[in-house]
This record gives sequence, structure tokens and C-alpha cells, in this order.
Amino acid sequence: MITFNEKVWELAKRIPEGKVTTYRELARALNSRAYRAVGNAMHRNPYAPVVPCHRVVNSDGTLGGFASGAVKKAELLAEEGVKVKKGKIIGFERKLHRF
DNA sequence: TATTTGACCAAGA
DNA sequence: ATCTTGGCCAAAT
Repeated sequence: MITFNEKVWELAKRIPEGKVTTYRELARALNSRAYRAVGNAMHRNPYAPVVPCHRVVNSDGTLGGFASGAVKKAELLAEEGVKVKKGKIIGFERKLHRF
């Protein structure tokens, strides 16, 4: 049985390197408004290494949470060319990936 | 089956 | 600009 979360993870896997998407966009792509449930899915995501959950951020360009700490999330993004300043993504609109 | 829980969001103060 | 509030939806308890 494919749950809502499974779809979210499958979708998240397709986010290209150096780009980010939002919890809202993910939910929208699935014709749903459960952006909150999406956050939940990432938090307890069982496919930790295969799903790039660090590329999913808040709709206003702030980082949002991260299981291993928001700081770690910023570092991972920085390695892919997405710079973060004071918890906010620089050029967010420009790096945002849409489905 | 019912209640609780968030890695959220938009609108007010 | 920051902080609080209420609403939102699927999953886990």
C-alpha cells in the first residue's frame, strides 16, 4: 500500500543537487494541502541517506527543522552551492525547484 | 476508533 | 521587523 508519505519520499528523491523545494510545493505536487504531514514524513523519514531531505525548506526561504540540527542542514546545502545566511536561503526564489 | 503530534503556513498584534 | 494564534492533514499512539 502506497501511503502519502511514500509518494513524498519518491518525489523528494527527484530534487536535483544545488536546488531546494518547500514542504508546500511537495504537498501541492501531490494535489494536497498536507504540507504539515510532509514535514512529519521528513522528520521520521526511514530512507535517510537516499532521500535528500536537507533540500526541503520552508516556503518563506528559512531552513525549517532538521533531525540532526538546522546547522548541519545549512552545511549540507552549502556543499551543494546553496548558501544560507542567518537561517535564510540566499536567492531562494532563484534556487527553488518546481515540479 | 479517538486523540495527539509535528522538520508548516498565513494572518494578526 | 518579530512574536503569537489558529488552522491544517496524514501518521503514529
